[in-house]
Amino acid sequence: MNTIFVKDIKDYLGQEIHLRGWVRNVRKSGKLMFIIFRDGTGTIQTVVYKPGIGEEKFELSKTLTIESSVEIWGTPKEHPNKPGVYELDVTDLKPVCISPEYPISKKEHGPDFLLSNRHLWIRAPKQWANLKVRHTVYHSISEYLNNNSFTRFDSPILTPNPCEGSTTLFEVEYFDQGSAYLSQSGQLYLEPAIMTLGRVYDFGPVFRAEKSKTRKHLTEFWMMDAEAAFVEHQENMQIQEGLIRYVIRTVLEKCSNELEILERDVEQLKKADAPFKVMTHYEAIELLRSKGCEIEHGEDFGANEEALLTEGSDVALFIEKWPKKIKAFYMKQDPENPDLVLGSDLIAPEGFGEIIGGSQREDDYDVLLARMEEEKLDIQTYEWYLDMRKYGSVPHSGFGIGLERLVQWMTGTKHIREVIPFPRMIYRIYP
RNA sequence: UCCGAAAUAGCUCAGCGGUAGAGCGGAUGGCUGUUAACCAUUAGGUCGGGGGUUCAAAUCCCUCUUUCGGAGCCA
Repeated sequence: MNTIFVKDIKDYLGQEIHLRGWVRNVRKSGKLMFIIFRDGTGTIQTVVYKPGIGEEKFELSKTLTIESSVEIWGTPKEHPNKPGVYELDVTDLKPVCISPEYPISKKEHGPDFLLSNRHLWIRAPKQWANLKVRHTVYHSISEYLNNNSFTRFDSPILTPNPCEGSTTLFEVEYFDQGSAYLSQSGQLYLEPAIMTLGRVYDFGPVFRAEKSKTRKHLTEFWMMDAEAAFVEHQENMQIQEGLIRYVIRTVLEKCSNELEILERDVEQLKKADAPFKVMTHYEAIELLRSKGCEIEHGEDFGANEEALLTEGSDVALFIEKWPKKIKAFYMKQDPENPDLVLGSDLIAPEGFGEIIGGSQREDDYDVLLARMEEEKLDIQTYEWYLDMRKYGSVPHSGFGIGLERLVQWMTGTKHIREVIPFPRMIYRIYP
């Protein structure tokens, strides 16, 4: 007798097998009963027939409730009316734990209730699919970078100083050394790393204490930062495009079932695997003004404007060469225009917004120091960072991907809280 | 932090001055092919907290709390 997973069921047609998992739903019809069974790898309809299984076992099967755990023995076969769909004729079953009334019913629920029951909600089909796609995105990013000579290098989460002066940080007591901060980006720590490993990336949780209340923000989210020595602005964008298109292809290839459950428009995703568009910040403002936006040169984009920029486009769009004033201090000055920096944001199509921020980094000691003084940063705490411009400085670039934003795009999920296992938001830390 | 909306059964909601309702979920019964199965019966409520107006408040007013949607900031 083989104990198998639902995903492998088609290899065992006509043989008796053993499954372990949970009851998604039960439908009773006199001497016949249908148990919708799932085990983490997939879902299958199982059929319990009273004359076949006997009075005693049939009564036992009637004790099963929604989300009870159970072991099932039976023979897989094709669905009588649906070619290509499989079901299981049950020969025996053993309840593991009978659930009392399950809080999440088959009808609709509100977001507050679902989030309070996130520990149970993750069993729902769409949530299951989101988590599977998340895993695939995570894995394919690592795979692409590993195949392109990047080495994983883990940045610290507790940091003595903010990475970027702008955002609000979570502060924690650090023994008798005053305050430490939860990292909002591992990027600055990757710059020393490239001087030993050449090309590196980190992947981990980052924290923003901003009181953001939108469907694109979490206070704790996962970010992948990559950094590469001797890579300049243009090549930086090429790496990003190669990476994102690899992720799209991998998700399409490995998650077709999940995308179907999510009702994702797969054709739209297929079209996104084509050369990305590039536009300077100046050109983007011109475009927005031509579309009727009241926006001035030198300004940053709002959520509406981001969506307008990719309106009608199937592929993602790089906005490059940003005004120095609205970007971080470490970005390299454009040699052709000292008011601009060689930074790029990647904006996903279909209104999913910014998913990558990247730039060539300033590698000249004096220029960087002047820029930091201009921003009134505490030079002492950044001394180690400035050292990188003293000891064998090289041109280098990097970028950071918000994992959840990318998963949101791949899955077509409206709200970011559904693509992370336990979302942390301004008004929610439970469960 | 700002603007807007909401809070009624376990869940989703209706009721908007005059005896608290439906669907789903639960319980019980029926049905051999169901696919948020269906049919019948049934249990289940200090109408978010506090205060006020009124003969009478879930309903009108004030206040507090909580949540949702959006903005800003960003990934």
